[in-house]
Amino acid sequence: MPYGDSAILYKIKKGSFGEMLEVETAHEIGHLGPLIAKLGLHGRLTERDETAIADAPYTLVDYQRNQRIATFSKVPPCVYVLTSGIACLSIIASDGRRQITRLLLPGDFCNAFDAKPSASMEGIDILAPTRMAAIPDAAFRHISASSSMQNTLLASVIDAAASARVLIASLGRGNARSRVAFLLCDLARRMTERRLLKASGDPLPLRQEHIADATGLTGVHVNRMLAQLRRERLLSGGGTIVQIADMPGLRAAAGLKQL
Amino acid sequence: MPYGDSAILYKIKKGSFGEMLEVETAHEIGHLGPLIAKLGLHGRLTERDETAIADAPYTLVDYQRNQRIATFSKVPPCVYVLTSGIACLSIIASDGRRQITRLLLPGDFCNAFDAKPSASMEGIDILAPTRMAAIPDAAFRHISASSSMQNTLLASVIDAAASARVLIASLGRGNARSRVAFLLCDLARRMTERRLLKASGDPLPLRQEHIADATGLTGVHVNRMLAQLRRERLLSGGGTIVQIADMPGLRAAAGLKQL
DNA sequence: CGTGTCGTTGAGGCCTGTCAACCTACGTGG
DNA sequence: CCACGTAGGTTGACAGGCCTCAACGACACG
Repeated sequence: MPYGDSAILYKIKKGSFGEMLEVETAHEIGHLGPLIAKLGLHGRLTERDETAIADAPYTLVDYQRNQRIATFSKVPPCVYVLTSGIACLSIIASDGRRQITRLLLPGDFCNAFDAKPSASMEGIDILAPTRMAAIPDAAFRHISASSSMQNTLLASVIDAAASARVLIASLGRGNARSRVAFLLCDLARRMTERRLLKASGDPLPLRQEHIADATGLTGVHVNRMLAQLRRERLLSGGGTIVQIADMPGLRAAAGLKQL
Repeated sequence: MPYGDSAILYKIKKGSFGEMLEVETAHEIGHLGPLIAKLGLHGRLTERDETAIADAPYTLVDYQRNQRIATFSKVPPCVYVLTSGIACLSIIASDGRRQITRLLLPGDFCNAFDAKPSASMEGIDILAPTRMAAIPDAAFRHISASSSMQNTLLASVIDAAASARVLIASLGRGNARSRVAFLLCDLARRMTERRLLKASGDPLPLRQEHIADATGLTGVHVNRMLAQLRRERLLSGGGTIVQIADMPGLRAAAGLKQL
């Protein structure tokens, strides 16, 4: 391992502790495409910016499902960017239940900008096998020095804050059906923007328990809401598979005028 | 009026339309202190930064209670900073009910960084008589050019996003009592940080209806929760007055481990 | 004194949580 | 091949928290 010790992490729920669940692989090429795709949504990157990202040094780190990451402690310090899989920021309430506050997709930062697990009470949960690129801080400072990158990063954080506030409205004013509909719409939109879904009907990478933790509902009730949305032909698929069958209808079910 | 037309706005709820509810006054000195206080929470401003803010040109605009502002259209374009009073960002759900997504306090931006009413489905509601300083964009660019200001502004937006996610956890996992407790704790903390409350027991500038719209509850149920929290000696005051009597107890009632 | 705003209280119903049981799919080991 | 365990999903019965509707009180203001 090129860089000191690895991330501090522990499995949530019952499961085998002790074994280190992250796997670090050698540097490879071409894993920062999702980051470029994401930043391109929030600002116009120059040719120089894109090549700087593409040429950045990084180390790949793999995480397994159900890990919870409290802090990243790689030496030298690194900026972690999710490159494949799916994770989330979550907060554990005093009754022990988890609230997912944001889904982290390929291209999202895991310990800067989008997320700062050590600074807040949030942790990062891995929802499916996930890979991150760890870019040394010094290299990242070089990437982000240009004014176009500065503006783009600021815009992406402003957008994240605005998205969080729309989610606040969904949780505060929506019933169970509209909360589930909103979550699925929002996830599909974000994944489509980044070319992570080929067609809008592709299955979404979420278990019912994840939907429950993101909407503030219970798994049992999420199951009933999914069954209802399937009866209404807004969703398709069965069992573990959640597919959007009628996006306009689902947006209407989400209950917020726009999105 | 020195600058073209005024803000596009309309009153929410039944009320007298037609009359222009904003009042513009001449430039005065010393109204940007709250902005310096807020930014100082997120980064270390240089002497130059602070004097640049203090010397910035601006026009004061007053707003009355219950106005809803959709867009700011002053010419030339301006950055609006709240200097006194209280406002909020809100989203109107499809059933017509309002969800307050963020309270705007003196020092907060109203059409940049903290809020971008024209870009999202959010609007700004004035909760109490409020005054804003409108700084011409060109002057603001001059203020925010330094790297210390850039870093501070970025940090303040990252903090706003993190705060929004904690609120998501409160709405998603909390019951009515803990949601109300969280809102009051959070508001008191923000106001205390900016020296807007002298003592922690000072009355908070919120009506029960505002608390209801911010917590996603109904006014009737907020009333019952406030009565309960008063019986528990966590709050004091009666009628319109909401005062925190036991901050540690209220934090515990909020139900999130930290904050 | 009329009007409007805001707060307070009571009765009843619905939505969602809780508990429990069962099912399917899948992998493992004998 | 089957027995077994686990994870995830499905369904039913019941309870409780919050909403809804309604009426009333307190207070400010013209």
